[in-house]
Amino acid sequence: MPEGPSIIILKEDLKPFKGRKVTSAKGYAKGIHPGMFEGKTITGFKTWGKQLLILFKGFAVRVHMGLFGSYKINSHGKRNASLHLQFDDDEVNFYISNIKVIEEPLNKVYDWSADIMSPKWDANKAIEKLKAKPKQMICDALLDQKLFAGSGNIIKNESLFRARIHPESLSGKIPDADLKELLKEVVKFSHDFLKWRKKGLLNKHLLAYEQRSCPRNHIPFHKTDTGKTKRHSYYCDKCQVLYD
DNA sequence: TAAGTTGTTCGGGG
DNA sequence: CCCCCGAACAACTT
Repeated sequence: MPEGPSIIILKEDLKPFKGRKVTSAKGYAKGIHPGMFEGKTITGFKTWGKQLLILFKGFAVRVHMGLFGSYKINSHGKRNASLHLQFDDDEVNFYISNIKVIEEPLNKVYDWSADIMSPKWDANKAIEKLKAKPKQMICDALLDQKLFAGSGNIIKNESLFRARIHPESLSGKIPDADLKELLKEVVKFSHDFLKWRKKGLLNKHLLAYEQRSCPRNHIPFHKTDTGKTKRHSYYCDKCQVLYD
């Protein structure tokens, strides 16, 4: 479930729970005592990248679903949840999720301008961060949450393809104009991802991720684990330029 | 059936 | 002390 746009959908799905009181809570997530949520009222929700933040008075609960996480609202699976929140007759369940209580002010913890889905996203700051690590491969940078909070392997592949940049290009060697174009594509694709995903049409719109061949040149994509992150990159030699 | 996966943290070794 | 890399984690689909 977990790239940034999916977490926005989760936040929207949870809207009806704003103002509601947790009547009971349980879950096997490490480092939390679900009992502390009982009797507390949800004051709202936020997201940062791939993290959902459930807001209570005085603290927030961070939910991160990792690679295999999922959630169910007003239904539950067979297995125990990492975190289960009961609200009278309603319930919310997070599975295989990393749960953490945050007591510090969120503005201290999160750089909202790094979140690709946030209205506060700041492309200029991202450029600065990219320039600070000129030898980093762009495929790694696109998975670095400090640079592109919310970006995952789908957004990485799709935005590189759309911007015609080879995943193994080094940040410092990519011309400024192309870098700007890439950042535009990251944000544009991520918002399209959200729109398409809501309609269940995301897969139809993927041009590179898990695709066999380049839709521009009709030649097979390379499917290679790239960079330090060693995650699958799908790319076309012919239209994606390697800057190294 | 075994492999593959929209992710991140931890800890050991160099 | 820092960097790098592999292991660990968790469950579902193909």
